Amino acid sequence: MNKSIRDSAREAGAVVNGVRADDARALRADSVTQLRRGLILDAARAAFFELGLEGASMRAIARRAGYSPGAIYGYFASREEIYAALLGESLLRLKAHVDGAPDADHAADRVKSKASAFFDFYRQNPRDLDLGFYLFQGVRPTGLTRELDAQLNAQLRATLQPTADALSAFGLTAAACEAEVTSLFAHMVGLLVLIHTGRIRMFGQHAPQLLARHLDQLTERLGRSASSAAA
Amino acid sequence: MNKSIRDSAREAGAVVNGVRADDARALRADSVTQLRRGLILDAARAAFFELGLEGASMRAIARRAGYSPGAIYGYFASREEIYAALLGESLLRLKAHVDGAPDADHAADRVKSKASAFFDFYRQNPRDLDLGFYLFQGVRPTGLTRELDAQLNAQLRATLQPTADALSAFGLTAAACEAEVTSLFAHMVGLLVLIHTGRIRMFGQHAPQLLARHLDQLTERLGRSASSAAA
Amino acid sequence: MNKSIRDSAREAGAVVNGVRADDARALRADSVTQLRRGLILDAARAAFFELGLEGASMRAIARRAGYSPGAIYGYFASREEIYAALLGESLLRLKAHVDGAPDADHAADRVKSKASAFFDFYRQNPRDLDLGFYLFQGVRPTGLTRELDAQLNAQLRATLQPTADALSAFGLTAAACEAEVTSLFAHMVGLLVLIHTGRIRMFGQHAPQLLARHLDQLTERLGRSASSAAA
Amino acid sequence: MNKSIRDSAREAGAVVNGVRADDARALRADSVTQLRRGLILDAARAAFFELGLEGASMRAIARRAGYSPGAIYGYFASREEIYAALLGESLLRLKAHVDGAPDADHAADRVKSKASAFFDFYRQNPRDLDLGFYLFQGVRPTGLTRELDAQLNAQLRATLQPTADALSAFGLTAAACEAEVTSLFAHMVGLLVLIHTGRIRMFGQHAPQLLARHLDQLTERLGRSASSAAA
DNA sequence: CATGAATGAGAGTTCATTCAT
DNA sequence: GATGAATGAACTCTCATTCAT
Repeated sequence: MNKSIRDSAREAGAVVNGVRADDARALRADSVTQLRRGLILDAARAAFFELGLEGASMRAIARRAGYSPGAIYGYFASREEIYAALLGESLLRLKAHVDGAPDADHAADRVKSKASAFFDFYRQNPRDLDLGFYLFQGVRPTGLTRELDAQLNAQLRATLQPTADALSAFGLTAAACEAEVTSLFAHMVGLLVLIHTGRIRMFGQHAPQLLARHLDQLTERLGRSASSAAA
Repeated sequence: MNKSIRDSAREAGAVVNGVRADDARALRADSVTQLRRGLILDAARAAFFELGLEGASMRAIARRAGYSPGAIYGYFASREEIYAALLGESLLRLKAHVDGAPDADHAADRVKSKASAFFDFYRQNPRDLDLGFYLFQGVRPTGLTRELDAQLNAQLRATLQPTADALSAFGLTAAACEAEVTSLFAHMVGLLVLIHTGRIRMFGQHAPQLLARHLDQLTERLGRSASSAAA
Repeated sequence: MNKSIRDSAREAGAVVNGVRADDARALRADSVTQLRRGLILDAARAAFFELGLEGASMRAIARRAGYSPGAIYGYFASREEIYAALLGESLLRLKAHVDGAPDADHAADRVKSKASAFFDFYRQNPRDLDLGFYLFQGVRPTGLTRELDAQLNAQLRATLQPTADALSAFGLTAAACEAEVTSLFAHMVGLLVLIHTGRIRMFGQHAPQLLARHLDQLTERLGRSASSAAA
Repeated sequence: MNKSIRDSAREAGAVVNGVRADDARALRADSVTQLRRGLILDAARAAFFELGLEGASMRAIARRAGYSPGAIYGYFASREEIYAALLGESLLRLKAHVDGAPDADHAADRVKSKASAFFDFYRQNPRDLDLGFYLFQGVRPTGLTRELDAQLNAQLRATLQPTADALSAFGLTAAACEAEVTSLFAHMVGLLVLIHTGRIRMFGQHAPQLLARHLDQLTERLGRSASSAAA
């Protein structure tokens, strides 16, 4: 995949023989390209963190990456594509974080573990939250391509799956489970927004505590429902 | 039409009548200025509703106000300041909307009434939500003055007071009450974000239903706590 | 018409009284604006003559006009619009030139007079020919708006009307007359292209002489047809 | 596919057989280079047909040729030079087309046959017309070298020779013949411009018909002159 | 007070051409 | 010879803000 974005329609080179020097070179070039894409993404992240989404222009990104503005287009077709890549990668890290949260035996503990992991990721990485909001920000008519949007949505949904699975252990129907996970997701998003905007201070509250309380109440309620259903 | 509005505004300042000529002039000048600020804000709101936050340029606002671009700066120091004023006015309308919600007898109904009013205002006026997010959005290099920020915060808090009052009727301590209102506020914000960004569709859920459910659970829980405390 | 291109939606100022200072100011401002438009067009023409159509960038035009690039957009909405204005004005001069050609008594002389006037205008003003070709150059998908194109077409056609009128004096049907004027137009265009590109030298010919010969043959033929039709 | 073409082209140079090794190598290198130039020209023509003159970037040409952008510069010094080569080749095809037109017995028919062949080539291959105009177009800052220009002129003139020969059969002097062929050439160029730019529609005329009429009149007139000269 | 022309910086993007590998 | 990453200048166009009038 060392093909530049612009010249990607080229055919693969002819196979020669033996250890295939061509392949080796292609692989090396490939990895170099990937490395540079990574460096540009790092620069983009840095620019975005320093300057905000609006301020992080292609020029700013290029400068930070040590490139001329035009050079970036060899790696990413547009500014949007850079942000999509950044977000995709962010969601990957989020997923890893959630997957890494302990898989407690009891359903209640598992819900708390997984939901808190989701929450904590964004609480501890506020820039990733910015990134996550990028796609949402305002009414965005000219956004990403439809497929890319769908893919990012799917990635986001996947990070909530462990929580959904834990919830379903309470014996919920699929529909009820979806309602609960949506509601919980909304709750966490709201808390994150309050943290992010500093508005939580306005209430003199501590967000993690509020989430913990919310999760307690949620699991308690579900526990009650489950036992009454069993009766 | 715009011109005639401006002209009649000017006429309004023509009435002369008072104790000290200086004060009268100052007052008159003040009120005329306030009136014109108001007209500009109307224009800004219209522009912003039509064109969105990015699209509502100073030119667009000035055109709608019947002013030249430069004239605006006699009333507002910057684009940012206009938006802050708009937000203040938006919060005023929000407050009116919440205050207008029926004051049910039962605490549970009152919580539902007031909280739903808050929620519905933003659900039905997504542009006001945009406005609300605008100043909080991400990393803001050039923000508002500290006082302005505090004032807007206070206004926001005031719109939640009726809900807080209703909650306190369940016999909560002040601290518990604050925690509940914060939690509820976060929940609503989260749902609004999901609506606003279209992400709620991703879960196939209906936001008002989710809120109703949340309010049911909340009031039920508080009711349970209240009766057990009474016992 | 002192309204800038961008803010042209403004209403007219309120009428006051007497000689109407507002109107006077508006008129003066108007004429200043027209003057500046003219200066920009001059600069555009100069840029275009020096650098060719591709090379005459907005920057180049602005520099020559003594403006910053952005300032031009207060007078013309786009690069295309500048060229359209340039072409429109060129066609106006062409029309004046053709209309000013003597109105000979005999049809043959009138054809020669009017057609030669058309031809000579472009022969002596090769830059105007460039301009005329601008709209035609290559396959231009993104060109002028449809209305503008139609208007310029009409202007062009109007410059050929005197020739068409003279031709019709030979007793031609409307259809025959249109065929003759088209054919003659094509002939002149062809000769102009040969002059313009220097290709006429390749044949060692003198274009005005060739046109004169062509007109002689044309009028002679039409004269023969007319007399044989009369017999 | 492009690759394999290139590879087989390389193989073609593998045959070694000759008197002096140096010469053989030089010749071989030469022919291989010519072959590759041809392949690049094919790609350039394809790009240009698909994308137009503006759209056919070096990247697009290189991609179609199976080369990297930089490699092209080993065969052509600039984009301009590619287009010059393309034009030369286009003129070759034009010549073949004209030469292939039937050699009628009567002079009048031969004129019509050869002239129509010229005209039809460009009518049916509008991109070749674009190419033809490209180098002549307006004020050209960076033009061709003098020799190249002369060579292309000669090629163009050669395509008109059959028509000139047919005209001379009417008993014209060399000078008269040259005047007639120039005039006819101009006429056809004019018609082609009108077709090409869609301006012919403005007159509601059909170009081939106009040309046929023009040729009828031309040959009739020459026939008349010839017979009167014979008398 | 109001005008509106003008600035100046900046946006995203394209591309012929170069040159180290 | 060929690569293709990179340059650097260019493109059109937008906009908040300033300032002479």
